[in-house]
Amino acid sequence: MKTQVLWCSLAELPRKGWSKSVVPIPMGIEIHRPRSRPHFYRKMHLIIRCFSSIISQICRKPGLPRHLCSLSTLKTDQGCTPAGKEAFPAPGEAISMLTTRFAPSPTGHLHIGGARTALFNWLYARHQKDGKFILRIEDTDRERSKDEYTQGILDGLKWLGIDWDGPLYYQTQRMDLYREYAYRLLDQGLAYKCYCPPELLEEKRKKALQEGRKPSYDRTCRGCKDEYPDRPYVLRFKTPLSGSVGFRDLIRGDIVFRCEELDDLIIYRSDNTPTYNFTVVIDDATMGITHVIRGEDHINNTPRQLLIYEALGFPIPEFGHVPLIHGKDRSRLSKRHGATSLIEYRNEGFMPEALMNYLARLGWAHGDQEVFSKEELIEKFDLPNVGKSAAIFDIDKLLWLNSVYLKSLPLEEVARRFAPFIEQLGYAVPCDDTLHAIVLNLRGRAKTLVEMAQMAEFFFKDDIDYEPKAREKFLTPATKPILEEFLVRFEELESLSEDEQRRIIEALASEQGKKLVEVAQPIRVALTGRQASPGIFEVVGILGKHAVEKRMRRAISSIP
RNA sequence: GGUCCCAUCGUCUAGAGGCCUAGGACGCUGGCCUCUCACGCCGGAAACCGGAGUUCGAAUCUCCGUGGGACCA
Repeated sequence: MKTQVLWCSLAELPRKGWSKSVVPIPMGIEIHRPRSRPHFYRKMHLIIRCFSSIISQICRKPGLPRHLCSLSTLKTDQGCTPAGKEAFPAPGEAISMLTTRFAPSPTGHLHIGGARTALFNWLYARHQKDGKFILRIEDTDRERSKDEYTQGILDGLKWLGIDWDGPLYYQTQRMDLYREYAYRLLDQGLAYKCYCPPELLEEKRKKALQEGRKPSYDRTCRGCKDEYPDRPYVLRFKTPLSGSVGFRDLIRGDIVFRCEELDDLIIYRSDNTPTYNFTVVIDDATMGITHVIRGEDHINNTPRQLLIYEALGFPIPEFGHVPLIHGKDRSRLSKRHGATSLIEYRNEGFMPEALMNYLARLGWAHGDQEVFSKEELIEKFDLPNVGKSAAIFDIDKLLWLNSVYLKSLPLEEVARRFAPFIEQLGYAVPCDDTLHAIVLNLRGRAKTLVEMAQMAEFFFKDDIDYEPKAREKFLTPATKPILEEFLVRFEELESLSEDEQRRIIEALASEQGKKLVEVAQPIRVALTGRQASPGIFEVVGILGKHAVEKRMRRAISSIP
């Protein structure tokens, strides 16, 4: 069996020189009058899925227009007339059937690498007006898969702002399907039963390694014919012995592998479970995935999958392998690189908008633009502009972006998201007016909601703690008279307007022969306990007259 | 070890053979603003992995090194 290089895929048809409005339809298929344009698309999807095997054969043999049926032919020859002008794509318009997917395995939290892959798939699908984004849970590893992880992944995606189309798929619910296809390959002679015991294989592998040979399977059972009906067996895929497999990666260009490098991989285990490379193909093909966008760690899996697509007669999707995200040491991101799970970023007070923006910009660029709204990302995202080299996660830039969104999002929205972080510190959330005033004063200073909550803490209790250094410097016998004098005048104040406040503080300063800052700082420490805070006037305004007086008295009496 | 991928400031990146004295952003840094801290504004330092080749001309194309990463075990 000779394998040809598989360059062709359904989505690539227009590029192969075929008219964009031409769809390969097996002859003899009845197409009834479509009710509407979406109806027409659904029909085409259905046809393509049902007859994927025939279509892919057509795809593999260019120059066979007799099996193809243009839309105009459809009308006349297949008894299908358009319901109106809108029912069919305009001449030259490609039929869009773009479908992408994200297929996480629930063996851990959704980490930022996975989130970015999901994001790229999602953006790519949403960029196309009728593109679809499917979510599939790869839970075949029953030992390590947990429901709570699945829930975490779902929560994480929702929080980020990623939604998916259609039902949520679980691989464990599709086990029959894998079995069916695996045995179909066996029946067709494209797979075989391998009876080699694992211990023997392990031994051979070690030996090969010692002798400097490749540790691949030696194909002992490739020629066997049900010779040991009682023994357990696995199903192995018959990889072509020569030739090459290749594909055109949407991000990296042509990638070709020689078949000799690939061994006969196991597609179905003796315990009745399918293997990874097999299930992905079955799933992606039967779900109608047209664009497989995944991490570059899957590049080496692609040729094996390509061969399975071919063997099963499935149309081949487009592939795009995005670079991985690395930790500071340039190795693959893992637990030891600190916060890697999405949920942690939520808990740390990051805005989903900021994270989405950051993740999109990590490995992708649109000229010099740094800040993108969700809509802009959908509009501008494309695969060719995704870089090829691995990126390092830079928390500083994320922090900066987060502060950008903290400042630019509507005040009410920031306040609403901020409230839980106040409660988390054990304080009651103040009324809206106060909350908004606090956020307004702090959003320019804090980089996260957590930091904002810490900065805001002094607003919520009158018996504040004084920072030791602040106290040492500004709550001293020398500053005591200033504070006392300020309190006296403050109590006489009728309004808390900035002008009024400024008037008494400036008067105080000039009378005492001090600079403004020398008066302001002791007051600041008395009111906030800290050397750094929002402007004095704002603080006073938010705290209110009563609280200010209370805090001033407390500060004064704390000075010996 | 085999196969595959990758390589521009510390980091994310722009760059499609002359627009490059290599641009932007984060971070770092000097200053301005200022009641402190931030924000904001203005400035600065900072990179084409190395070597051959193609070309009148290479960050850009080719090859060889080197380095990093991934997959298979």
